[in-house]
Amino acid sequence: MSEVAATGISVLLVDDHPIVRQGYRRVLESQGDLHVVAEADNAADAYGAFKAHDPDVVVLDISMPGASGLEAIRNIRARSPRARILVFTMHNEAVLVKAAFGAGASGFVTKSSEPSAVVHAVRSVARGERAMSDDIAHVLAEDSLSAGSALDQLGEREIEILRQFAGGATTEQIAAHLNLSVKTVQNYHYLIKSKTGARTDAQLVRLAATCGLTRI
Amino acid sequence: MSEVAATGISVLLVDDHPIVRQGYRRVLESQGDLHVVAEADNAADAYGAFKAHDPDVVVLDISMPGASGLEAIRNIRARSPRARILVFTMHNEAVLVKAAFGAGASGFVTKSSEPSAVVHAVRSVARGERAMSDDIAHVLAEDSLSAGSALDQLGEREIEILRQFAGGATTEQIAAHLNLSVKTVQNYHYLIKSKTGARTDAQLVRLAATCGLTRI
DNA sequence: TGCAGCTCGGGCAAATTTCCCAAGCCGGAT
DNA sequence: ATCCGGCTTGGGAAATTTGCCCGAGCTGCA
Repeated sequence: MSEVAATGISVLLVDDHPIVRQGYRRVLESQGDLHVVAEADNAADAYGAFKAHDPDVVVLDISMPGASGLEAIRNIRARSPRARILVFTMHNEAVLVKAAFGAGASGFVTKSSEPSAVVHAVRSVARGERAMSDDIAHVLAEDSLSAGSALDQLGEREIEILRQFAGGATTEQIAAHLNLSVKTVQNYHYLIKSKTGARTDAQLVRLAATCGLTRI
Repeated sequence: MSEVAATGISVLLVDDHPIVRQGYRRVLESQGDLHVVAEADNAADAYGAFKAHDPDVVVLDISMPGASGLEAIRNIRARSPRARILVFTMHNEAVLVKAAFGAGASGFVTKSSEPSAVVHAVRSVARGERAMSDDIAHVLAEDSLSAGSALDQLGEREIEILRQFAGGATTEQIAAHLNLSVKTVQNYHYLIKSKTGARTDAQLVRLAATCGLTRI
């Protein structure tokens, strides 16, 4: 375990964008005590890389193609409950944050955070503490006071499908990405509209956008 | 006026995520000949930074809060037609690519690209060439086979229908509001998708939003 | 005069949406 | 242990929409 513990913190980077990984790596390694020991570009590879390198901290983006990042979190935590996972994504929707912590994440930092905040979060998580960026704390605080957004009624699969749909993906693409039948995706599509009260696809996209699920 | 032209290429980074900017900066500067002379985290600041530093290349993400990145492109190009702008985003929809080039971008690279491809694109754009990543070339090629253009090729009626549709109106509501048959509205709907190249209603909404036709 | 493009809608096969239903799974309550 | 409820996954079938064909009336313009 953590063979570099005496000299620093080992990190596994999981993000589907190569240049983004490259950037994180450079930012983290410039700190001196943080070492990126492995990278993965999808949820499926994440656990293999985790097992092979046993990093102190996993830094991962939950918006990836294929199995959702939430699944990757559960996957890793189920087999290695000691794993420390720091979610690092552009999304700041309360439902996603709660889902991530519920899945076993130790921290949640948005890409809007200052690099120093991210580095700080990595160290906090490595120490076994819970960490989140200021904007996430704010979102969670707001959320706990409010009656809840329309997206709160959605399960995580529904959230994932809505995200991809609002991002412009076709039903077939979503089905292929998530390994579901087209029929299932269609049913989710209908279910999401029912739950949120959206009458048209356009309203669904607007809802997803206003809730921060997707950016336009 | 590119005062560093003899020694390298000056770059202005525009992205709303600080750590992502930090990462890009490090990746680009590790090349030796690329120098990030300024950063901006929103479209509004982008032109100010451009004017102040007159970079050889602007690398910007078009998915930002507030004014759209497309607006920033038009803004910069309108006042400095010599500007070279490389769009760097996670989106790979043909409509967005065409809108970006239509707005005056010189290049379009997705975040799925290898870092080397991004660096190469920056150099190409600096030389005044057009650049795009392989996946973008692919979606454009696909798109050109099925015809399709940008938003400004739409007629007045089509624009009006698109606006109402993207605003969340149902087909019946649009028909009633414009005193048209449902069938006619459906035909316009199809026609708009054909002309813009949008494959999905969601893509249509995104297009309308990025072009300022509707606000979300 | 003629062509081109917008506007408006019909037609019809193919696809999707809209619901309803069921089965497996899991967590929590009894 | 058992039941209940919710999530996930899909089948089925009717209703609706889509995709793409078409024609007709209108304009502007060359």
